[in-house]
Amino acid sequence: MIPIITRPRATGRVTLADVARAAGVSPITVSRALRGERAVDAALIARVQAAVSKLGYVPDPAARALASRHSSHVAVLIPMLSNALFVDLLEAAQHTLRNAGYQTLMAVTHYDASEEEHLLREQLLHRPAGLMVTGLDRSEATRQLIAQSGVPCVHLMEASGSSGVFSVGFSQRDAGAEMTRHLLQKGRRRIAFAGAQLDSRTLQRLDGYRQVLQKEGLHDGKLEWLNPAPSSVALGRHMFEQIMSQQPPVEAIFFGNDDLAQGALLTALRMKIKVPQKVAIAGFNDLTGSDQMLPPLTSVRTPRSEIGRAAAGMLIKLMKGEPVATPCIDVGYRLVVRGST
Amino acid sequence: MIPIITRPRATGRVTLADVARAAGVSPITVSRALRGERAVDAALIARVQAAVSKLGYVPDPAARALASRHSSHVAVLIPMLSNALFVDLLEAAQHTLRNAGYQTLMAVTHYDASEEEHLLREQLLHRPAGLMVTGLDRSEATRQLIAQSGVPCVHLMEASGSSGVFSVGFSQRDAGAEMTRHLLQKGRRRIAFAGAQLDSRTLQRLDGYRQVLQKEGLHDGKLEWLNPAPSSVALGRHMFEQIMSQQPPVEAIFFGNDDLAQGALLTALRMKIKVPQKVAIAGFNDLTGSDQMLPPLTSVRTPRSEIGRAAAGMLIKLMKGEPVATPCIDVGYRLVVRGST
DNA sequence: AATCATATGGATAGCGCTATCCTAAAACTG
DNA sequence: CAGTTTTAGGATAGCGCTATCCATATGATT
Repeated sequence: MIPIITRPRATGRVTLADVARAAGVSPITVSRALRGERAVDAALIARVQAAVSKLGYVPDPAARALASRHSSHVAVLIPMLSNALFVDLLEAAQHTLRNAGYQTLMAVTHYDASEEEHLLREQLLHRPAGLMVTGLDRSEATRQLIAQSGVPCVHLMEASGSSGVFSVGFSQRDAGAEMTRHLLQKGRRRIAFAGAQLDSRTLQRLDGYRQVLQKEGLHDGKLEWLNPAPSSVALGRHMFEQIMSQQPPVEAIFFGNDDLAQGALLTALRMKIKVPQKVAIAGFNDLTGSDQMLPPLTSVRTPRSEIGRAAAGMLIKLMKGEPVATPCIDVGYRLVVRGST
Repeated sequence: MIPIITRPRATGRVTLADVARAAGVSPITVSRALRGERAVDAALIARVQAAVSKLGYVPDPAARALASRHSSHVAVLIPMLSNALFVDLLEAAQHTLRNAGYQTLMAVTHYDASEEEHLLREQLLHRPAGLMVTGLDRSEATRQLIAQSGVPCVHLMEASGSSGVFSVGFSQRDAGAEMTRHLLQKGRRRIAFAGAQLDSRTLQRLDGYRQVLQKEGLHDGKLEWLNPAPSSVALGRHMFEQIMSQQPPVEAIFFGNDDLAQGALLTALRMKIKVPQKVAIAGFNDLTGSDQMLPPLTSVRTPRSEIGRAAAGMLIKLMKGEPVATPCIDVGYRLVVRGST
């Protein structure tokens, strides 16, 4: 049987072949014209474009993925959605990626290294075009998985000097140090650090805090309060109550995340402890509502939307095989001093 | 040329054909054995399973999608990630879907009907196996798009009686009415409603509020404060200041979302307005931190994780073509009375 | 003028899987 | 027990696109 020339597709979908027919060129030329993958005569491109819009053609992502062995998916691994920080990061990244034609596949690791590995394996089966992961600290197995997959990967939230690693973030250690210096400058000596979750970024902030206090001879391990539970307003209250019962009293508390500090501020109000007179309170990340607290919370504004955007931009370049100017973008941070210190 | 029998795949991937060869059956039998799509002899299934685990075979989602014309993706459209409500919803749904082998594609509509339509169009190109959308209120075009696509769809957050629509949620109107009744019961007469965003769920709560007050002859349009801006702590402060400057003074304020109410409580503290003595304050959704406020916030606990789970479960059944017992699941809500009322 | 490099279009052959139809054997009918 | 229905395996033919090789035309080079 000789096949009928213009057999309509069984699925009813407008295919690349339909466009090719309408434009009077071969399918591969349409493919190339649309992807800009190889030089195509300007006149042909115009004809193809015309046929595309006339027929309302849209490429099938599944067919593309199968033929090219790359999907248009970008897998984004973040630790947690309950921290607004990562929500902002994700939204900014997703927006940028979508404009470039990529789909975002979000996965939540719950700060668990083995869950991260598991999720990553799963995602790699979908042949993502790119990868975004949070932080630089991960299991060796996961690291190898990323390297072996050959999928371009950008690391979020930390700025890494090491070569071959693409990252967008800032120095958590420096930010921790700067906040500690701010508290010193305000005349505080007994400065506590209260961290939850104990992920690597919190520990780096702690490190910055330690370095500054050690240099001043003011460091004291008893002033470090670390709780592996997830950061929350309720935990902040609990930690604040604990810390305030300590003798001699602390003069300032640097919380590893704003929600902890918010919990502390509310508890101080409840306990009628004057902030910052009796104890100064500082947070980290400048989450929504921190400026509305009583007193408004001193914090470190972390440019998470900018990180998301910049990381997505970098990843897009990597996925397209374009050169990346700086593999490590440091977007910095900004100390926001308000009434609580 | 006679093709070589065991030609290794160019891509290095272990394919279904490899498994078929190892198990001594045809590829289609492997496909069927793995999907359970048709009766296959138990002995063959065992042989296939053995070959699968020996070779470490994993199906290629892109090839599956192309051949079956259905991806394993579920598109989830939510209005906003900055409201913790939707984050909880999303996480619960994603978890359930992942366990059933589906990938979640999240898209944020920003409460914009045309953006929702646009995103939906985009998602449908990816031939999702299922759809989850927030609420029942959408443009006619979007509604038709969903219907015509033939993709199973579950509606979140509202319980609908209308047939042919699958939904998991609760009656926003009843919840709004119940909170209003609670405030009445506390002896309040001049009860204000303060809503932001003005999405359909907020308006339904407002409707419940109106119905109750009208029945008591206490309804007054001047007591309704509606602001189309997104809900936030800062906006709550602003609205509270406005409302409190009104004469005669209101005796209670029912905020459409907890972050507004939190902003109001903080502002009351700042302005030294006693809550609930001078004015009672109530919220909605019982977001994290509301129980930590000063005084703790009275709110309506909405079982969003449960909604996410139940909706995902329902969608899984629909995608598999299994019958669904109840097309409309009402998970209810719970009034949580705390110190602020 | 012969040689080579570059640019641009097309033919061919899959990517890895499933829908669909077909066949043969087994399990029912009355 | 012949005739019908059901069950379970397989052959075939794509799904819609792109990688790869090939062919031709054009310009650059000696």
